[in-house]
Amino acid sequence: MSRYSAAEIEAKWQEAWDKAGVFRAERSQDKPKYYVLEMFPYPSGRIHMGHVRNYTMGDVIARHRLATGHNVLHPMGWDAFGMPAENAAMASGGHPKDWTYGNIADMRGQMKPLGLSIDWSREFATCDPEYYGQQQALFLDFLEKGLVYRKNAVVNWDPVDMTVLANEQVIDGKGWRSGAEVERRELTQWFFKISDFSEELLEALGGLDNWPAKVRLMQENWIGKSRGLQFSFERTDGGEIEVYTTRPDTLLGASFIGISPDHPLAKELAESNPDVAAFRAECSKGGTTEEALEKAEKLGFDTGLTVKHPLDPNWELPIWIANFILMDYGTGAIFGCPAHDQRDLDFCRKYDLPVIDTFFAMDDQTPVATEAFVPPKTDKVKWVNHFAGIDVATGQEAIDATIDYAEKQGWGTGVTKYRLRDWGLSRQRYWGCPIPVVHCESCGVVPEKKENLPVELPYDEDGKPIDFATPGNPLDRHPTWRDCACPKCGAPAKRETDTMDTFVDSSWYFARFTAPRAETPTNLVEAEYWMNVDQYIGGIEHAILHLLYSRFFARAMHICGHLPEKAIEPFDALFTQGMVTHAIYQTKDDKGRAVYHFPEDVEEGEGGMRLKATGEAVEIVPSAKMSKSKKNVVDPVNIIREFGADTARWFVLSDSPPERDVEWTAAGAEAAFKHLSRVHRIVTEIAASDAPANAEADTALLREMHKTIHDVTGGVESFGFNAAIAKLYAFTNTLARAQAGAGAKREAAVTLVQLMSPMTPHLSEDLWSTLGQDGLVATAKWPVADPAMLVDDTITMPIQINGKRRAEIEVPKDMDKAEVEKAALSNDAVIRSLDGAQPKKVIVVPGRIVNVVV
RNA sequence: GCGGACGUGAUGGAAUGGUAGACAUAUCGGACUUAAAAUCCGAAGGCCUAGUGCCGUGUGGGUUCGAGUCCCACCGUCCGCACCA
Repeated sequence: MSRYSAAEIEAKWQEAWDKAGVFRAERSQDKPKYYVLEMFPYPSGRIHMGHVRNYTMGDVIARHRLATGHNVLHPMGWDAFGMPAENAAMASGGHPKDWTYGNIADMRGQMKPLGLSIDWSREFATCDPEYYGQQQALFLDFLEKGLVYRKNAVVNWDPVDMTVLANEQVIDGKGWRSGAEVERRELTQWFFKISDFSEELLEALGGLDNWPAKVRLMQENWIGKSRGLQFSFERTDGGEIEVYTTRPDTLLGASFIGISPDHPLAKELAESNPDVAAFRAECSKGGTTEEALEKAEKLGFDTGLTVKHPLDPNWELPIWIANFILMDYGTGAIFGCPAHDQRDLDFCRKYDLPVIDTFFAMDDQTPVATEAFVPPKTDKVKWVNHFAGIDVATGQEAIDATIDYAEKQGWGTGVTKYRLRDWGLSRQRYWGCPIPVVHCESCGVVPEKKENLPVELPYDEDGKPIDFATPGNPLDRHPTWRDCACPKCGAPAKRETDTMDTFVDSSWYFARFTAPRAETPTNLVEAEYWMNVDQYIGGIEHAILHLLYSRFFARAMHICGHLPEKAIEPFDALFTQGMVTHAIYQTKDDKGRAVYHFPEDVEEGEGGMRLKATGEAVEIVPSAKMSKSKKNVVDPVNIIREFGADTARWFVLSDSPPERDVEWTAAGAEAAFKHLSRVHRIVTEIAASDAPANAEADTALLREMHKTIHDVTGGVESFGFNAAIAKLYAFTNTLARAQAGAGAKREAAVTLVQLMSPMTPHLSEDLWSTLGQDGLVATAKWPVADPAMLVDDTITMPIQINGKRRAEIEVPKDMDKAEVEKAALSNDAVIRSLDGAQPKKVIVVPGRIVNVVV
């Protein structure tokens, strides 16, 4: 096979782009701007196929926009703070900073050969003091505007290592290093007031037309707006307990009051009652994730206290402390209605509490036993007793009616609540952006002065290396960094040693890219010009947190004057791409445990895949997300070395729709390379051809060319990359077989090369030059399809009889409905099935189909 | 547990509610070659009674002239759950 030399071509054209500065983005009023952004990478040290896929998609968009006359901004940076750097320092010595910058250099070196159309002059890492110093300035502005505050919150506490653990470091309720049972512990921490924006963030989702519906829905559910009833139960021993419920219509089925173990009453009782204290301690075991809390066994403790039912003062309900009630949501207290809520029912059965199922009536009502009764959405439920007046109502109407009822009687209020909690940003870790405040004994919490920013992370401890091996935050024990003067009174004070959540770093980097060297967080002129991000691309795993935090940050930055109002929704269009997967190759060791093998250590052998080294048969486990632990990874660097970047780019786009996972296969990569080689050969031959014109074949080829322009352009513009590539395969076949003359073939080849250029920019550039075209294909004007060439003169229409395809007819493209119907009815198959009778109905969809109903 | 998505040949997948399986992989056959590789040409969802026949897009129902596509229920797989990035 004539193998084209990817390595040679790719280096050559990357240099040419560089020299011409084609990807340098500068403000210009001549062209419409277009900002393409892919979620920036964490510098783990190696790029992986997921990066290749993500950045190739963005690159296709960026290059297409460049060719359609846009002023394109396509930047790249590094999400560089985070735990892995500290873990690396802990495991093998070294410094997180050196590790991170070393990784960035490595990854930049691996990424550049991909030939991405990136303006590298805008590159930054979030761990650059120039970046995080501006982030500290943002923090101070937020503080001034009341967008940040301090409160207590629970963290995972490892009682052996005496340190806070990330959720990821809690495995089955135990610390990852110590193996000790994790406890929940309260700490005072900094919070962003994102909950102030709940309604706005929810409301504005409606305007995000170019976001996937599923992401909007997930954010909507995450914000979790609900309307419910808030009221107080009077305690029989005095005092009251305030509850919030979204199901006030079930109040007559209440059989207990449940309060959170963190509820003030529970805490108060614990002080005098050791059993309550013990129960609270029991509840504090395990991690803090909602998943862990929800899945934990439901535990209850009877306080012995009671309350009066608001609708019947003689009706007393017991107060229980229950581990499944969150202090963070509502009032931290609920009433339990076992007849209507499965969790409450399970709880009541476990602790032998009454189940009341006589306050509603259904036609076919059966007593509640082990399954709670959830009224079907469409069915009418009849409420009885006090709510009898509400009468027949569907779910939401009943809820609204009972809220009205309570408000009229004056014992409750309709309240709107949100599930969204404030965003805790404090992290008890070294490798993050220091929170720029100082704790002073006399002045309290004092913001650092802006002129003292950045509050820079200390690299060492006064000349000695920082000890990262000891668990906990080294900043806490740093001898001099921690001690400072109070910015207000000058007295000795202590710096805040918590650093910021890395989500903060990634919540505004898109804005910083518009003016990466500005002396303030942003430059309003640049932000006004470049914002918003026209197309944002990244993984679905960021559907909620990163995107919601960024939306909040954009609003907060606008309030502080760092972004124009139009940028409060920073991402005009969002696309969430799927993962790159690979089959897992495994054998078993002598204890029957799985042993994983890298794809390059396995080869096709007798009866299946075998280990290259030993010839041992290998079991193939179906495709899963590429991960080092399963060794089912393919290093893009090796693929680029073997086939070139264009092959890698072509393959990750070709085999699956971009929102879905794509399985990397050696055969697929090989096939992609073969195809690119074929295009190289075909086009090179055409460039040298002088075949005479052939009117009929020329027209047929050019028609196909215009259809291809139309379909590929549509595919590129709507993230139908795989379909666009399929069309390019088909057109390549057409071109290879066409009997057309050299002129038409050259025109078609130029177009093919150009349509391929966003995906395979180097090969296209090379063939563009082979075909004698001027300039760079990267900056050449994108071809436009001629509408007149898109429609054939005659079309084939299938004829259905009763919805089943039975025949087809050839008709002129413009034939009107009546004539098509006539033609269809004179078709043999139709005449046969009509058997002399009149059709009941004939449906003609012009240009599509005819359906005869007999 | 809660929230969200996905499910089509051997495989990846295509299909504004309108001819299901485009395009590609793997497979098989042919051409070229001393041979192989490469390349080119072609076949191919399943079933049978071989008819322009029947069945067929996870399962079961529904809406429609017409459903892979819309609705309901179920099964399976995957993602997120607030300190992983």
